[in-house]
Amino acid sequence: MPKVELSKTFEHREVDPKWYAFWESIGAFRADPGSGRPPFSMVLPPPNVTGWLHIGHALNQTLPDIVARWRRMRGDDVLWLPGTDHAGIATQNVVERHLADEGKTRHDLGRDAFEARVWDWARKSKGTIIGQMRTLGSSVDWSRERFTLDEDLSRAVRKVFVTLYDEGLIYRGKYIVNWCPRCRTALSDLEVVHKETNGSLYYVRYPYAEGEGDGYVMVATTRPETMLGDTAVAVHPDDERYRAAVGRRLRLPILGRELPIIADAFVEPEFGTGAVKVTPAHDPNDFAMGERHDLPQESVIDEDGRMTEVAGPFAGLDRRKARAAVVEQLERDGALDHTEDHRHAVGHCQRCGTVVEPLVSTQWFVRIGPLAEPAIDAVRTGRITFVPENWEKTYFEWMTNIHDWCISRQLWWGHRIPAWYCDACDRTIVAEETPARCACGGALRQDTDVLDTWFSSGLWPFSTMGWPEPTADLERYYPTSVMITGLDIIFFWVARMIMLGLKFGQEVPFRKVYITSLVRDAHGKKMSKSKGNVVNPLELMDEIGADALRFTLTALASPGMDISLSEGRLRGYRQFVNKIWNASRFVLLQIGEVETRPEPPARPAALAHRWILHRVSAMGAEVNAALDAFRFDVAADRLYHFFWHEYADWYIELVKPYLQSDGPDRETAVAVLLEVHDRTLRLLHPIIPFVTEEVWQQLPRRPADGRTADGEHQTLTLAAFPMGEPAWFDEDAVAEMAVLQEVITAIRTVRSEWGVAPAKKLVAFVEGADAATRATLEGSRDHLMRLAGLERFEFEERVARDPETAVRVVRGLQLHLPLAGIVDRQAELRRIEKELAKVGKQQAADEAKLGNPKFRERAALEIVAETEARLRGVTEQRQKLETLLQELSR
RNA sequence: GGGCGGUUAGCUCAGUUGGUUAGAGCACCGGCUUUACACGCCGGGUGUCACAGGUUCGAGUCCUGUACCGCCCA
Repeated sequence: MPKVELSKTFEHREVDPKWYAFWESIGAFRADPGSGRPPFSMVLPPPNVTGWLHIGHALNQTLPDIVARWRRMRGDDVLWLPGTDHAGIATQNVVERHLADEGKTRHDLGRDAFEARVWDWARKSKGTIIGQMRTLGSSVDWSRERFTLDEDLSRAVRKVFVTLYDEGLIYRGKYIVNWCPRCRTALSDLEVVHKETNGSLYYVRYPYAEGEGDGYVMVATTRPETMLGDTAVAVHPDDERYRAAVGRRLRLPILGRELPIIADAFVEPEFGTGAVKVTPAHDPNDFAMGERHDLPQESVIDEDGRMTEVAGPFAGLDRRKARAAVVEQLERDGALDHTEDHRHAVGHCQRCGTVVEPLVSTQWFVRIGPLAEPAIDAVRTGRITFVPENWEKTYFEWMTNIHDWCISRQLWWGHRIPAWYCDACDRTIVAEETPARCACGGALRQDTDVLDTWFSSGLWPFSTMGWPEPTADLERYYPTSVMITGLDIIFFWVARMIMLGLKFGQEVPFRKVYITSLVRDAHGKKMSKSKGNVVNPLELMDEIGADALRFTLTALASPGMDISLSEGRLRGYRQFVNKIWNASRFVLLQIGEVETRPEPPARPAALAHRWILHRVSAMGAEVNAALDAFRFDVAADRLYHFFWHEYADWYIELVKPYLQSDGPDRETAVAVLLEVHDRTLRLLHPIIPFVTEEVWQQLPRRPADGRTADGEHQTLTLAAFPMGEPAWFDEDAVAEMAVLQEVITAIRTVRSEWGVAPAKKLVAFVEGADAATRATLEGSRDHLMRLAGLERFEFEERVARDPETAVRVVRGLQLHLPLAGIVDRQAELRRIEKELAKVGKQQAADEAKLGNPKFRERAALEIVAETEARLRGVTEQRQKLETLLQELSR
């Protein structure tokens, strides 16, 4: 008798939290460097402390959790290291938005008070995230949790900065950068998102400066307001139209400044008029051109997006208003020729959506070339492999076209740049520790900027393990075994980890990168707050349980494909979890007083036992292979099918009579049932840890199963993961079982088609069974009769043809089911004809194939043999159906 | 503009290296209180594998092109 009342449905709300707390309390997830077991390590992509985890995080934690739990059960010493990322600009923006609700800006608070406020937010957010991870079941080692702003991680950041600076790989300079006027900070190229936007192309006449009124050059521009900062007009050197113009001078409309006409191969002759204005201070391409031609830079837009004094009459105007004003003025002056509609990509701030303004400012950069080269090499030589493989191409593409990385941000939240400036002697000091004063004795002030968040995230795989100290963790767990993360941060994060890992960790940061896909809504649409289709994982888990969500995400995670979170799938897999629960209830209710899980007999006699032992063993091999290949979806799919449609639908039904009997049959049945159930729970546990642990804890176990190191507790989380069991290999059982299943199904189909009441017992006569088939069916006679609802089951040499009998041909044997008063002979005949047509089609196809000499010549031997065998079967089937049809039609 | 991916049942998706009659979940139809489960059981199969060519004995699978959808980069 079970000790507890078992409800008919799995109550995840009560069960799930209990087991997570248990696992934590017994240290089940703690890495154990002294264990002597092979190490297996991963670091969790640290979620931002901007708020809470979304459904994409649920996927990005479920998959590594499956790996972690699987490797742990395989006996590895697993380190899965969790933590969070301070996410400089993103978090600062979130807090600023909250301040805005109070009618304040960060400047009202001042830097220190603002930072304190962000810390409060970060702490709250971290708490939320950790709670979500526990709900999801992520088996991370909380004792090693890290935050990118932790003191030791910050030390690593300073060390890396200083080292790169000393080696000349970090420099400070005045360059054009992407500037967000709302965030008032520089951004890296990656933080700018390009959006197709409807704009206009303005055609403006720039008159020649020499010789009054003797013509003009027409330039086309999408940003007329920046013309105020023009310092040249450029044409392509091979452009015949302008050959004579190169070297002459133009007069800039409105401001009247003189501009040279230069020739530069960068200009596209096909664009606009083939002549473009050059604004080095407000366009990255023009900036480069300006460098090549030594052009002056005229900054006409400031850091707030307003026109500067240089813009003359437009000074102080917002850049949007300035555009309209400039266009108006050009029209008045007759300088605007015409405008055209024009669609083009406009850069927006990734975090706040503001149109990015390229402008010239003094920033810190990482010279990326020397870091990129070894990082490209690491992937090229296979020291790091991508799964799916084709992401390598994307990686190479970006890495070979990479630009220097702007790492300074004009934010208050993040790692302060470890550079100090001396006002007295103009010296710059870069150091890990805060210097007291300058060598010249002058006072120092630290750079007010902070570092790009990804600069610290890039160190995550080793900074979290204590680098630069030579810690035991670093020694043992770096490089990590695999990195599982989303495709959206391949460049932001994965690439930078590889570069910095190679540089400072002396080794690749991970050996494999599994790229997860995007989770979309039920109709394949990207989730977004504005669309209102965002799925909150906590709400979803409250509704259907963490296991159901995990199983759904896993089953849908086919490599390289986005996941549409379909409601039907979610519901279906919740029902699967419930099915596991109920099958387990059945086992618990049937086994009686068993303290220890017994050993099943080596070779049980009954077909059902032989078959299920073979199948569960095969599942072990299959699931291991699938997980090894990161085919989480395959593992989930196979387990689903096995559990429901083999184990529950057939084995449990077959085993019921044994369980109701007494003596050795029952003993064997209990032993096999428990063994198979136990193994199946183990196989399922990495994907659905909660329901499996709940059930496993109630089942009888062996003393050594899943023991904690201190021997105090047993947990499925630490139980050995099943592999294939060669001793249980039994292909005969599979073949015999297939015969049994087909015969039973055929009889059930007849019953269903003729509407035979479930309680009504039928008689079945079998004609034409060969010896082997007969032996199989004879051996399972009781099962057959019970599951097909028969009162008699007889083998006959020849069964009398009776018009009121339903007949089916299965596996070369005829099944006769007398159904006097029920069956309609004509309908039966039509059915046989239909089947005959189908079989005939197959027969014709196979005959055509085998009749083709080229097929025999070129197809693989086993394919030919297979086809021949199939043709024999189909031909036999057809003959039998034909004979039957004739006999019945008489 | 360059690159990548997709198009298979009403919906969401599998389909490994080409080789039976293309599968699963959900939905659907018919029948069931068979005491583990109605979140269930039994039975049913829904298709011009986007389109057009090609390679091959054989193509959902490989090649070329077209259309549409999506993503990334510029």
